[in-house]
Amino acid sequence: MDDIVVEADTAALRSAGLKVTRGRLAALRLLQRMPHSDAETLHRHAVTDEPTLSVQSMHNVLTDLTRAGLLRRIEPERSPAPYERRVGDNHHHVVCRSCGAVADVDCVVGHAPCLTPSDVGGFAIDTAEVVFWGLCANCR
Amino acid sequence: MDDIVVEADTAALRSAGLKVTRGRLAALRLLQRMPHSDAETLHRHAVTDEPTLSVQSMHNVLTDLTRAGLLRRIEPERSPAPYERRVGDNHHHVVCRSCGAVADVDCVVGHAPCLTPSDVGGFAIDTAEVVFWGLCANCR
DNA sequence: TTAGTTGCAAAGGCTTTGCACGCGC
DNA sequence: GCGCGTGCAAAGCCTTTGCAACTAA
Repeated sequence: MDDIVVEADTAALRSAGLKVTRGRLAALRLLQRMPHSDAETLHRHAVTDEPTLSVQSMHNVLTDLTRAGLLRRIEPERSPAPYERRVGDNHHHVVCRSCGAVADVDCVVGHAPCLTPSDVGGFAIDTAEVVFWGLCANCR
Repeated sequence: MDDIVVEADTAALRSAGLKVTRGRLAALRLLQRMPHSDAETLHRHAVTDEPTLSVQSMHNVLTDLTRAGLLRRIEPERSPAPYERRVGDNHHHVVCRSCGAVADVDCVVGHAPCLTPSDVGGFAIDTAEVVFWGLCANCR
């Protein structure tokens, strides 16, 4: 039963052109049970089965799997946080993947058609934030 | 003319219950000209007028002004980045401001009515990411 | 064999913290 | 004068980098 999962993960790694290693299987397996986990948490749980796996290797594994499209990193990559003066209006942002440039997007959520759920899964939502990712004019 | 701006910034600080200091005025003034700047950039420009201002103080200033609602921090606050296995479907996330818990939001952007602009301000957009902020059931 | 991964150690980059001094009010 | 802000130094935290040893194919 677990074997089936391992098989599937193995196949996924293979078809992504990645070698099948214990660390990668561990990461995939753990993210099955704990769907929103960070590198350190995953490492902490992984060492039970893979005592030699280091935190840095876990970062490595996660970066590789993300690059291969098997995982998704929820928060944007680490970089200095920009600040702005425009507050109070719900405009949003488009960020360049290549150079990090930020621009405002006004039009998108004037009336927020799909961004108004006030209660989802027990959460009391107060704000919705939209970030568009792409390439700026210079980097295209 | 510049005096008018300074007056307005002064008033804004006062009405937020914050003391009016040179560092805070500098941050507000610079963000007028450079609307999406990070702490280090702002500091680099600020030292021209305020040679004694340190990077750490600039962080301090920005944190205070953000907490007071005078500024907005565009990227989420520094914390370990969670990973997940769900890729390929455009679901989104709701994050608890208090404990950092993350949950999936499926329904929101099935057809992505407002999230489809493919060209905004010269950017070639490939993905749109929605993050809802609020309080989870436990933290309410 | 050999190209791709891991382990380990160290550094990097942005941000926060602690505490004494100084300035706004 | 009182209390909030600042300056400075240091640490914190997550992540990346470099290189030798290893292992999947």
